[in-house]
Amino acid sequence: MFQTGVSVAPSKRIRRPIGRVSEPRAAASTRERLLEAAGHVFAEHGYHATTVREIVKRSGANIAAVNYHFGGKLGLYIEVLRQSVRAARVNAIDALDQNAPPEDILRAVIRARLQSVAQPNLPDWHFRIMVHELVQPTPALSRIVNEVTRPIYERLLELVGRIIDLPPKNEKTRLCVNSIMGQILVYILAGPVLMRLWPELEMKQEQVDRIAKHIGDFSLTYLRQAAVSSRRGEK
Amino acid sequence: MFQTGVSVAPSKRIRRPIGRVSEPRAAASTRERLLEAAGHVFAEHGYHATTVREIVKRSGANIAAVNYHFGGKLGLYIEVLRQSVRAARVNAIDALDQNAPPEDILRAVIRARLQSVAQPNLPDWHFRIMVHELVQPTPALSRIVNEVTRPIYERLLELVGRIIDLPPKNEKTRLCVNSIMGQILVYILAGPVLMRLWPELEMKQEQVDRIAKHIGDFSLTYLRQAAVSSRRGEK
DNA sequence: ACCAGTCTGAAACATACGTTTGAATCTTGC
DNA sequence: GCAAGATTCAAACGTATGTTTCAGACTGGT
Repeated sequence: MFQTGVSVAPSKRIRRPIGRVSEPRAAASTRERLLEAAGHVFAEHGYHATTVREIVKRSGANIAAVNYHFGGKLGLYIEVLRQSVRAARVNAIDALDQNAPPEDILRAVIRARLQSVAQPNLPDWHFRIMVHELVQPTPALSRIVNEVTRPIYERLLELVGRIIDLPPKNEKTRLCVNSIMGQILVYILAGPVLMRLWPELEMKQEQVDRIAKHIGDFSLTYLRQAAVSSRRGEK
Repeated sequence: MFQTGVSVAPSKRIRRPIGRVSEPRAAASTRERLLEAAGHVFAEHGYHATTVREIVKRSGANIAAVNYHFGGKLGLYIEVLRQSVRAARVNAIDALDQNAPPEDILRAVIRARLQSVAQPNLPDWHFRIMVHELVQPTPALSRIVNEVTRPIYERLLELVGRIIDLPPKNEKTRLCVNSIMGQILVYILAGPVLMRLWPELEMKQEQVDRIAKHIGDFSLTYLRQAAVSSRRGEK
């Protein structure tokens, strides 16, 4: 019997099963290898620049496998997202100590995001993918924004709002969050160019830590001053 | 007689003329319309996502014209770059008052870059194109980095170095420049996503000015403090 | 008026991509 | 052990893209 997977491309009739609610037995080897390879490639090149042939070559699977297991390139992409979002959510919850000072949390968030540049771990794929989505949106944009970007963004809004003593949706709060995110994004996006402009830059652990510290210092200098201003009742 | 244009793809034999040193007569209409249309499309979608059919449709030219005049898509791309770089250089030189206080110059640079988001003028194409190049490098990457990115980057290094009283190539100076550029890039790159996260955001002139002011404030708050530190002889 | 040389046009070409096909192979329950 | 279903495989398909072709239109000099 065919698996009753979650439909990914409802408008298109698909003869074969797609998606899988839970592994029925032990044999999910090809499927998992595809997800693993696809995560790497999608995170590195983005959706459009990635070819399914590259993914199947990397995973050692046959090219028809992606269609069989996921209904197509887009289905595989969405499944990669789903999985990495889930993985990221679990260790985002217990990693951040909500009782820590807001400034420490912010520094931790910055460092965590930068980490995903140096060592692209599985749970960090979704962030790199989201960043690619910024530049070239895919049909999955709405899903990604709502499931990946928005939670991060609103957590940052709330966090920064707490630091500068303003509501999360205040324009100044938003501008500050954009400034912080921008500083991180440039390292994730601008790899090839930044290397040429700054040849000594190597994303070793030690340097990543220095960059994270800089972004924290750079941002908090303004945020602290903004906190003083808004507590004085200005603007 | 065929024009003796600058060779763009030396490895490939091209039967027809490419490039053009100077317009021989008045009739450069198709060529110029192609450049105009290509500039818009490349700046908006980047090199890879742009199709030559979209360019020729927009310019009203025939699809063979791009190959005839520029030797191919890549040749057209490079020519767009050359032209916009030249245009940008002339009005960058006389626009910036070198005797103004460094802080004012920095604010002017930030505003100028942000402007190119709201109203993509011809001389600003190269900046948007460079930004796309960050994410998905093309064969023209080296040329672009050297001719477009590096001048901007090193001007910023020198400028920021002057503000914080450190050498341009100091690591701290570079980190600050990256922070400033990142804050700008996020608005240029993240259009579709940012709109969803912040629906009220509309890149009207007035809002662009507010954003530019924010980035200036945000950055200068740190830079001023860093200036004090380094004049004290710290790190 | 002619003609070499320049430019334009519609159509075809070659390639790379995502996708589909149908047979072959492997797994599993009985 | 076997049959039915699940999975894999090589090959082909349809489409979109950049490129090329070549015939024709245009242009300026004589």
